[in-house]
Amino acid sequence: MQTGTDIDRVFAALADPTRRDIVRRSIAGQEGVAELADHYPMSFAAVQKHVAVLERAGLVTKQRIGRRKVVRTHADGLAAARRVLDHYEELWRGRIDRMADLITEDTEGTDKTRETQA
Amino acid sequence: MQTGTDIDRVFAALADPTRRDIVRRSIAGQEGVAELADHYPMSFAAVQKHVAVLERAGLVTKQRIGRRKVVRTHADGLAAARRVLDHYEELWRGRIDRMADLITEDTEGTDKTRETQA
DNA sequence: TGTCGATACAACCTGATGGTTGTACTAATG
DNA sequence: CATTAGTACAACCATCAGGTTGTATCGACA
Repeated sequence: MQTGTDIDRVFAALADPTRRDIVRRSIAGQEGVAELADHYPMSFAAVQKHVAVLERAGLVTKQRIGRRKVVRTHADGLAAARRVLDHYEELWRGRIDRMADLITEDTEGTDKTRETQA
Repeated sequence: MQTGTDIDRVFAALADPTRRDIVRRSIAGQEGVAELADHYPMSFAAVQKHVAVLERAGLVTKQRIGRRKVVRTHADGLAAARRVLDHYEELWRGRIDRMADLITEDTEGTDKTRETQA
C-alpha cells in the first residue's frame, strides 16, 4: 500500500464512467461486487476488473462481510486528486495576480521567467 | 463539435504526468508547442499529441502569436473535474451524517436484512 | 461434507494510447 | 519570393485497457 494513492492511477481510474459510478455507489458502502455488477450492462468479471482498478488507485477498499466482499470508497484517494486540482487553481490565481501586477506596474523586461517545477 | 468538456476526456488527460506538467506550465500561458517540447525527453510530435489530447479535453487552448501557437490552460476544464470530486465529497459527507443519524436514532425499519453478524 | 453463492483469476480478442519518423502547410523575415 | 521557424498531420508500431468466457477458490450452511 506504499504507492496506494498514485496520482496517475487515480485520474486514470476516474476517467471511466462505470468506475466513477462504482465510486459513487460505494460511498454508501453497502454493496458487494456482484450487487454492483447488477447495475451495469457487462459481465461480472468486467465489473470485478473495474473494482480492481479502483482498488489499485486507492479509491476503494474491499471488506469481507459474510460471504460477500463489500466495496467502500476510500476518501483519501479522492482527496489526492483534489489536491492536484487545488494546486493548479492556486497557480492559476497566482497568474491572475501577476497579470494584475503587470497592469499596475507596467515594468517591461521580464523575459527569461522560467522554471518552477513540481 | 463533440462534447466540449467531456469529463471522461478531462480525467483521462490528467492521468498522464507529461500532460499534467504541460497544464501546469501552460498556466503561465507563455510557451508555444516547440518551447514546451524542449522540456520533455520525447519528440516534438509526441508533445504535440499530448497538447492535442489536452485541447480535446478542454483543458488548454492554443492561440497564434507571431509564428508560434501559444498554449494556455483553460480553467473551466479543471473546474469541471473539480465539480465531480466536490460531488463525491458532498455524498461522502451525507454518508457520515446518515451514520450519525443511525447512531442517535437507532430505530430500525430500514432493514434489508443483510450482513448478519460480524 | 457436499453444494451453492460470491469472488478471483487466467487466456484471449479488439480498439485505444503513446511513442516514432516523414512530409506538408503557414507565416515572419532577409 | 525563397527560406526557415513553427506547427500540423499521416503512417506505423508496441503496449495497454476494457471487454469476453471459462475455471478455480473460498466461505456459509443444509
